[in-house]
Amino acid sequence: MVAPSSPVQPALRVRVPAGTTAGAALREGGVPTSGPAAVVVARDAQGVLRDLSWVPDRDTEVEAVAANSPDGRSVIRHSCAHVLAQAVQQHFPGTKLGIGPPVTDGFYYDFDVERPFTPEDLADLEKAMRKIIKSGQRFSRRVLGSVSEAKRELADEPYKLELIDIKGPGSNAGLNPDEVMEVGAGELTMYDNVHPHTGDIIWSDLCRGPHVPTTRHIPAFRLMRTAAAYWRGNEQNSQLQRIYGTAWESTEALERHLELLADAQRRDHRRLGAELDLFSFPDEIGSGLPVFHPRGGTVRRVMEDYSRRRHEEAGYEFVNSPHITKAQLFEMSGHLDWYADSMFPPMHLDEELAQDGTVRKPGQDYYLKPMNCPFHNLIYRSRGRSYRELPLRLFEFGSVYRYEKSGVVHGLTRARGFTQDDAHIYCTPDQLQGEIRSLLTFVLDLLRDFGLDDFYLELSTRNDEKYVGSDEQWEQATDALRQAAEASGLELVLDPGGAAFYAPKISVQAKDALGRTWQLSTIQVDLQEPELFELEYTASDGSRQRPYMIHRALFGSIERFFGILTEHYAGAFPAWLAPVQVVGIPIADEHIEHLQQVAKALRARGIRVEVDTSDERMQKKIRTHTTQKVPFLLLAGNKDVEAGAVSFRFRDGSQVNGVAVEDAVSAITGWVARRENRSPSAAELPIGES
RNA sequence: GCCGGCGUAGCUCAACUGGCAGAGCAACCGCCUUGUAAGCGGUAGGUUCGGGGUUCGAGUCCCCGCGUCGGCUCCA
Repeated sequence: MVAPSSPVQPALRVRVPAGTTAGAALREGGVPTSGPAAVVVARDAQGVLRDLSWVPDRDTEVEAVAANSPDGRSVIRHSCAHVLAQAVQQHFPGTKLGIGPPVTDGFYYDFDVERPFTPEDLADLEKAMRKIIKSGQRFSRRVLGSVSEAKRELADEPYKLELIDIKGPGSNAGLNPDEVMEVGAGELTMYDNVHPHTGDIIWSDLCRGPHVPTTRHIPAFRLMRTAAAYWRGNEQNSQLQRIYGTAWESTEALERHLELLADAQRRDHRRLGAELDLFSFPDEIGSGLPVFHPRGGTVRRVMEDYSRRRHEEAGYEFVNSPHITKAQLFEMSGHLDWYADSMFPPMHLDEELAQDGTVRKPGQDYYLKPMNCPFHNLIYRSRGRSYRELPLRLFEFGSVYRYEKSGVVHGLTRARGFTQDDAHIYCTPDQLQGEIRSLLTFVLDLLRDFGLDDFYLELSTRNDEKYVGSDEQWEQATDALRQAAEASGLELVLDPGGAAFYAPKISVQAKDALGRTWQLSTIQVDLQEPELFELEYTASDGSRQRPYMIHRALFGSIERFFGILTEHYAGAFPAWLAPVQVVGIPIADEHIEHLQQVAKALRARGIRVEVDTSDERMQKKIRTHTTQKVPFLLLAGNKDVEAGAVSFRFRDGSQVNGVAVEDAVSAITGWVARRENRSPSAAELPIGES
C-alpha cells in the first residue's frame, strides 16, 4: 500500500538557542503548527527525532518534521498507539502491555488481556480514544535514573520488564529497533500522559519516543481489526491480543487511505473470481485447491500458450513429469529432510500382510510432489550428457502440492495445489553468468508483456541455520546472482538469510496498479542438487564434469500470477487475455443476423466473440457485459445494418458509432494481435486504420 | 498450527430476547421489439456447512468437525 501523495514541503531548519525548546524555536521560525503540515517533532543535527519540548543544552540547528511526512505520520501513529493503550487499560483494568509500534499505514499495540477483544470492544475503545484525544493530554518525557528504578516503576508490566532485561547494558540484542519502540539506546525513558490543566499524570508507558506534543495532534485515526500475535514473534511464546489501527495527518488523508483499502477489496481476486465466473474453491475438494471455470480456463490457457511460445523461442525444451513419486526421490534431493512438514503425508502402498497380521512385504511411501526439480534431474541423467548440449533448458508446467498450514491458505495466491511454470537450466561454469543475465532479461520482458513494468530485485542469501553445501559453493552461487542483478540496472534489495536450504535466489518484485508489491519470478543457482543426483557431462577434453543448475519460475505459479493479474487489472483483463473479447448486442431481434455475420468474421480470425440473443433489453445487455468487463461491445440497429456497420461501446462507456464492419474487424484483431494491455476506448482505438 | 470473527437459495443479505425461514439479483416461463449501465409479470429454488447435545420447540444456545475471513507463525 502506498501513502496517499502529499505535497513535499522543503524541510524548514531553524536555530535553537540553548535552553529553548525546539518547538518554541520552530514556532518562532514560522513553521505551521496546525493543519496537515503541522510540525509534530523536530530532527536534530544528528538526524535524531526529538520531541518539540526537547531543550538542547547548547545552540543547535533542528529541522521541522511535518505531520504529513513519512516520519511525521509514524510519530502520530505511535502516539495514537499510546492513546489506544491508555483506553484499553482504562476499559480493561489489569491488562498488561506488550509493544505498540507504528507500522506501514498504521500502528498496533499488543495486550495480554483477560478475554480477546470483540468488534464491540473496538467501537467502545474508539470512543474512549476520541475522548482522550479531545482532552488534550500532554506527552511528557521523563528519563529514568536506573534500570532498577525502571523495574520498580514497571513492576506490574511483565512484558516491559522483559524488554528492559533483554536490552541489557548498551545493547539491543534480539530486538528489532523498528518494532520495539519501548527501549532506545543509552537511556530508559517513560512517557507520561499529563492532564493539560491539573498537570496530573493520567497514564504512563515505557517508551523511547518521540511523541506529538499533545493528544490533540492526532488529527484522524481508526481502529481497524483485532488479531492474535505471539509475544516477540515467537510461536513458543504466549499469544497476545493485537489491535491494529491507522492514523493520519488529516481526515482527508484517512479517507483516502480507507478508499484505497475499499478499492483493494473490490479488486480482490477471490471476489472477482466468483463475479466473473473464473474459478472457485469447492468445499468438497478441499482447502486451497481451485477449479478453473471455462472463463478462467480461457485466460489461463492464453497465458500458458503465450508463455510456451516465448519459451520455445528462447531455446527451452518441454518435459513432463508425474504428480506423485516414491519417497526415495525426495530423500535423494533432501526435501524430505527439510520440508517433510509442508508436504502432504505419504500414501503407503503395496504392503502385504501375512495371515497372522505380520508384515510380509514392507510396501512403499509415495508422496505428492512439492517441487519439480528432482524429476528434471532424472531426465538429465537418463543418459550421458555432452558439453555440446549445454545449456540444457528443461521446462514444464508442473503441478505441485504443498501442505500449507490451514491459517495461511489464501485464494489463488497461497494454494495447496498449483502449477509452476518451472524450468531447470543445466550449464557449464563458464555459461553460468551469461545464462543468468539473459534469463533475467527474458523474465522481465515476459512480465512486461503482461502489463507489469515496475520492478525491483531482491537477493536472498544463505540462512546460516538452514543450509547444505560448502561456504565456497554458496559464495560462488551468490556472487553469480549478485553480478547479474547489478548488471540489470534495477534496484537491488538484500534479504539476508532468506534463501532456501539448497540455493540463494534473486526474486523479481513487481508493483501492481495499486502500488502493492508481489514476489513473482525467482532465479536460484543450485550447486547442491547436481551433487546429490551426481549429474555429469563430458567436457571437450573427455573429462567428467558437474554441471551448474539454475532453478527458475517466472510467473511463480500460474494460479498466483492469475490472481495478481486479476487484481492488477481489477478484472478488466487486456483484450488479448479477456475470456470473452467481444459481445454483439442487437438493438432488436431483426439485427441478430447481421451481428452473427460480424461474429463469424471475428471468430474466423481467432477472436472470442458471443452474440447476446437473449430476451433482455439492449440497455440491460450493455450493463451485463460491462459489469462482466468485456472489452468490446458491438451494437447494431437499423442504421448500422443499412450501412453495413457496427457501433462500438467500450468498458469506460465511450462509443464509436457506424464503423464499417471490415474496419471494426481489423481494429479489434489488430488490438488483440498487438497484445495491447490498455483498456480499449473510443480515444484509444484507431478505427479505420489497419 | 495458534487466536478471534463468520457460514441461511447459485450470488448479496434479512429473520427482536429460542416460537410458521424471507427479499433483491441470477435461473426458468411468458409478455414487451427496443439506439448505449437494470422494461413488466409469473414459476421454481432450502436437511439454515456437517455431526452430536440442551429444550415442548434450535438458523438462533453448547460441544466436535469442515470451510472461510483477519492476523500471528510459516511460505522450498
